[in-house]
Amino acid sequence: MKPSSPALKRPATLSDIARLAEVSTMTASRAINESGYVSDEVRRRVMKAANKLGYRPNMLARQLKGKKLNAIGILLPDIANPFASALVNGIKQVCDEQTFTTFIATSDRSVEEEQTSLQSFIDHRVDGLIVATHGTPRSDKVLQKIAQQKVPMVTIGHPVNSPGIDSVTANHYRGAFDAVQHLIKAGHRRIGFLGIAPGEGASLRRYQGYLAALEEAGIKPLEEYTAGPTESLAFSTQQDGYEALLQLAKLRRPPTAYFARNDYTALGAMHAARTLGLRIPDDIAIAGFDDIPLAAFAAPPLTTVSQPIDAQGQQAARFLLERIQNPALAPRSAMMECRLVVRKSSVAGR
Amino acid sequence: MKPSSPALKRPATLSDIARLAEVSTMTASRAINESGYVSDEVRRRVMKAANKLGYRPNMLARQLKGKKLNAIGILLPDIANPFASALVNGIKQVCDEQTFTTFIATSDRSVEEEQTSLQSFIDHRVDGLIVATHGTPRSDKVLQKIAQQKVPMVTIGHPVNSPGIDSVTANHYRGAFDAVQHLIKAGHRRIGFLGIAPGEGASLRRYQGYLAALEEAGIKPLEEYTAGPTESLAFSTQQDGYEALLQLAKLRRPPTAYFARNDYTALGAMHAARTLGLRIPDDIAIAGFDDIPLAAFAAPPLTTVSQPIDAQGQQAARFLLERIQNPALAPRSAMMECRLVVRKSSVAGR
DNA sequence: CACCTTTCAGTTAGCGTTACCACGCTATGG
DNA sequence: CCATAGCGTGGTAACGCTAACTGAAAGGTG
Repeated sequence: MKPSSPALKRPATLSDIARLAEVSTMTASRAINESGYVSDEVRRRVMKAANKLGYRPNMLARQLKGKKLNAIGILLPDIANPFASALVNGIKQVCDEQTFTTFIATSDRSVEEEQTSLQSFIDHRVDGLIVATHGTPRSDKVLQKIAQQKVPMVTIGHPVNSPGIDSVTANHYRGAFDAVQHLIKAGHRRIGFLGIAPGEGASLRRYQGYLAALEEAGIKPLEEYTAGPTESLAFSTQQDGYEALLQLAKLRRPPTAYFARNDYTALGAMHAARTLGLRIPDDIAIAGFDDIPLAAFAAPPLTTVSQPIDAQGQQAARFLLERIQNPALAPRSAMMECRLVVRKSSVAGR
Repeated sequence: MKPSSPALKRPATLSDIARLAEVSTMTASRAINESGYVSDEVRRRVMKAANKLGYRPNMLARQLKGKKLNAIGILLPDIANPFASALVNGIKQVCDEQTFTTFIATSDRSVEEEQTSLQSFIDHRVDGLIVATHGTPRSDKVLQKIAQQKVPMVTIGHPVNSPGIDSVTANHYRGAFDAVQHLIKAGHRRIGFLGIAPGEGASLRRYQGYLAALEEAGIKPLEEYTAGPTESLAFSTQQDGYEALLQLAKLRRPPTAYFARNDYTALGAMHAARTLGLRIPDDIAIAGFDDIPLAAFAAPPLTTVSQPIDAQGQQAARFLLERIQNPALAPRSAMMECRLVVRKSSVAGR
C-alpha cells in the first residue's frame, strides 16, 4: 500500500476538506479564505486537510457566486511583435503583486479575430481586459461594442474615446519628431519616410512627428519621399522597408536620410541599401523606431527611438486593477515619453 | 425614452431569455444548444429573445455542470520567441475548427513561473494544455506533477516520458547534422559550436547532431571549440553569440566555420566577426538554426535550419483535442523533419 | 379504439462556492 | 441574574447551467 494515494482523479472540493477536517463546508470556506470567525485550532485542521488533498479553489464556482475570477485578458496584435514580451512583463509585474492571473490572446491583426478573441475573454468572464492592438476605425468600433458589456478595459498604444475605457500610450509624435530632428541636425535636408503609402499617414502619429520636424526646420515635405505598403495602417515589415527604399532610391534626387516607421522596416531598408551598394551612414543615414533587441546588432547598429514599453504595461495594469475595484471611474489616459537612441546608422564619420 | 435600452448591466442569463420567450429555462437551454426536442416555433422565439438580449452562455456555469470549457491553455517560454507566433498559428488553425478557445501564458524561462502559470490554467479549469517550454530536468518534474492532476497535455519541443502526455518535436539532431555536414562539404574541418558551455551539451540534441556530423567525417571534436553561456540549457542570445565568437576567435588555431545553436546566437556571432574584421563567408562561415524572419535579411543572409513550426503546432493541437475526447489514450509522440536553408553566410565565392 | 412511440415542454436537483441568517457559547456589565 | 455583545460554527439558498426524470400531447399501428 502506498504511503498516501496521490490524489483522487476528481479534484478535491471544499466538502472533501470539510469531511476530512470534521467541520462544515462553510467553516472550511471561511478558514481557507480567512474571512469571518474561525478558531485557530479549526483553521489548522482545515489547512492540514486542504494540504493533504491538494485542494485548489474552483475559481469558476467562485466567480459564479459573484466574486472576481482574479484573471485578466491581454489582447495582443501579434505575439512575434517585439513589444509583446516587454509589455506582458510590465503587466505581469503589477498583476502578480495582486495575485491576478494574466491570459493572452492574439488578434493576428485581423479585426474579426480581435472581436472573437475579446468575446472569448468575456465569455470566460475575465475581470478586465488590456488591449494592445493597433488602432483602426473598425477596431475602435469593436472595442466600443465590447466596452458596452461593462468590462473594465484599458488600451495600450492608441486612445479610444469611449466611456469606461482608460488608455496608455507613448508619445510617438514626439519620438518621431526627435529622431527626424536628429537627422536634420546631422545635416540632412532630403529625408524619406518608410513604411506607409503616400497620403495615408494622417492618423499615424509617427508620420505627423516626421512632418512637424521637417516643418520646424523649414523643409517642405515631398509626398514622393514617402513609400510603403498601402492598406496597412497596422504594421509594416522588413519586406516593406526593403521595397520602399528601392523605390525611393530610384528618384532623380533621392533622399540622403530615411526615417523608418519601425525597426523592422528600417532593417529591411538597410538590406536594400546594401543591395544597391549604398554605404550606411556615409551615403545615406537611416533611423528606425522601437529599439527592438536586434537594432543594436544590425550592421551598422541602428539609430532608433525607444519606447518605455515596460512602464506602459505597468501603468495599464494599474489602471485596470483600479477600474476593476471601482468600475465607475471616469476614463483616464497616460502618455509616456520616448527616448532617442543614437547609434552608427545615422551619424557619418566616426 | 431610448428605442431600446442597450443592455442590462448584468449579462443576460438563460432565465432572462426564458422569461422573454415565455418558456421554461430548460427549454431555452435546449433551443440554444440544439439538444433534445424543441419545436421550430419555440426555437425561433427563443433565438429571437437571445438575440435581443445579446445572450452569451456562461462557460463557467457550464463547466461547473461537468461540461467542457472549450478552452485550452498554451504555455510558451517567452513571447518574443520567434517560434511562438507560428506555433500559436498552427494550434489555432486546428482549435478554431472545433471552436476551442486558446489562452496563452508565458513562463519567462523560469521554472517557478512555469509552475504557477500551469497551475493557473488548471485552476481556471481549461480542458487541456500545450506546453512549449524548453526541457530541463526540473521543468520535467513540474510537468509530471501537473500531469498527475489528470489534465490532458501535449509538449512541443521536447518529449516528456510520462503517462498521459503526448509530445511533438522536430528532429533537431538531424537538422544540426545536416547543417554541420553542409559546412564540412564546403571544405571546413575546424568547426566551432556556439551557444553552450563546454561539457553541457549532453542533453542538447542540436549539439549531438553537430558531434555526429563531425564524427561521420572523421573529425575529432575539440572541447575548446565549444563556447557559450553556462547554466542556460534553455536558451542562448545574441549577446551570448557575440561573446562566444570573440572567445573562440582568440584561439591559436581558431575555427574556420561556426554552427550556432540558434539564429540569435548566430547573428550575435556575425556581429562579433565584423568587429574583428573577419569577412563572412570568405574568412569564416556561419550557420544558425531556426530560420527566424531576420535570418534572410542579415548581412550576409544567414544559412540556417528551418523547423516546421506550424505543422508542429497543428499536430500538437490534434493530439490534444483527441486526448480531451478520450483521456485514456496511450501516450503518443510525433517527430517532424527540419530543412536546411543554404544562404550566403556559409558558402564562399559566388 | 387500445397501445406504443415519438415529440415537446416543464420540474427537480446538483455542480462548488459563498452570503446570509440562526444558533450556541463565553465574557461583561448593570 | 438577565440582557448584551463578540465569537465560533452550522444550515440554507442561490449563482447559471444542464442531466435526468415526469408528464402530456401528437402520431402511427394493428
